[in-house]
Amino acid sequence: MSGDLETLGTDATPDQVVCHVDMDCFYAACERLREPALEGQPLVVGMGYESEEAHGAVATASYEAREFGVESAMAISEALERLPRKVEAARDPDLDVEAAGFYRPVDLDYYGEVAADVKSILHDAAEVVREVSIDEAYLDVTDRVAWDEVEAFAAELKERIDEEVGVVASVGVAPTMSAAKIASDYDKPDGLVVVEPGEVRDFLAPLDVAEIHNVGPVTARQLRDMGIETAGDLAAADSERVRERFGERGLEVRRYARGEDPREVTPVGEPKSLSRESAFTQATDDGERKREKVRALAGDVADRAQREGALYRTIGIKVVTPPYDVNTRAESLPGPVDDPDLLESTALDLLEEFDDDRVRKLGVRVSKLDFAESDQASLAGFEGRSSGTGDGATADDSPSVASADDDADGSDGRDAPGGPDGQRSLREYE
DNA sequence: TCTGGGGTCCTAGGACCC
DNA sequence: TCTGGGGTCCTAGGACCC
Repeated sequence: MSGDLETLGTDATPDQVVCHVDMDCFYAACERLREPALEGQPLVVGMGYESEEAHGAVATASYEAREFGVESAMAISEALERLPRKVEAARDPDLDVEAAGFYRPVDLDYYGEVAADVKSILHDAAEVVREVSIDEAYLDVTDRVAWDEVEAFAAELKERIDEEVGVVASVGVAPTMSAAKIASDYDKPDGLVVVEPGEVRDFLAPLDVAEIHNVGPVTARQLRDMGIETAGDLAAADSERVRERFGERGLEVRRYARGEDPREVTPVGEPKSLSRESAFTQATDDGERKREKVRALAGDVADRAQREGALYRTIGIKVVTPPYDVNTRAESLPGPVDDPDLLESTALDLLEEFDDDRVRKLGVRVSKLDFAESDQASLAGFEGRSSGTGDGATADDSPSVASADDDADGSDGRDAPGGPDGQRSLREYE
């Protein structure tokens, strides 16, 4: 089953110059952009956080805040123990104002505006940009710059971002995506690390396995149990042994550890699912509150689907019960729809199973998305309530070619980086 | 004192079909 | 009625990433 599709290149690892650009403490950097007094101060940006409150989790901690032991994903309540708020420290004679910091709630809309400025610089610098998240992107600069010039190129890119936007990026350059990512992280903050083609494996060898892309806490622990501690150990490990224990995914990370990575930088396609979730401040078993939240979430998801022109065929919910059990339920429809009422009623039906449970968090998701052809999107948006969507199946089934050829690069057809609308991803089939 | 929110991909088992 | 095999779709959960 493996190794089917005829790979275009002969080699499993294509010949690329990949830049990975990663903003340093991006949310905190954005907050400092509009509130310069925060510069140099310990700063925590919290999700689900509101001023004066203690719930939520740390989205980003500035390096100054990290000195106090505040880490990403930590509960705000715990962060506050390590780093009290400045205002409170000023009031409380028992606290040291010097050992206190600032807390701000996440404001994604604003960060998105800043990110857009950064992204436009990136698109200016490379033909192909893969935007992985709000603060991170891969650039394929193979056709723009040779290895002996790439360091200067990256330095200039960093400088542009700093001067034109006012935030700091770390950049890693390597012949593969996975190595470039590790390189950008290697000398953070304000890092610039170039790993040339012949050096990848030696560069990776001493690193902890946990630094390899797709090795999380669980896999890292299991690898250590096997005596595999570094990327070098994993690179040298018997592939059969790795496959038996971890399956295909294990082989993939083993290849990364060896500096082998067949992925080419491509723009991200359409989303596969859309979801919204929200936590209660405190777990609740109040049925009406649960239903109310699900209705609100369903409404948000429906709005977003309409805005993005997505029809959905599967509707699901997520119910997190104490201590932290994640339950998901989903139901597929005969055909793709854009129907907010159906979305809401289906989500509420699925919720019934959890009527008696205490719930700490709820989510609503749509998947099996179908992006209507261009103008259809807005048309569908107007249909809204009318039951509509009579025909179910039909159009699908047909292999619909589409992917014809992934060569993409071969011909640099799609230049024009300017257009904000270049969404037309050829690859609608996974 | 109970961890946010938004995603992707993989696996496993069951239903169903031929 | 039983045996054998192949395939698809669906749901649920898990690991991982930012």
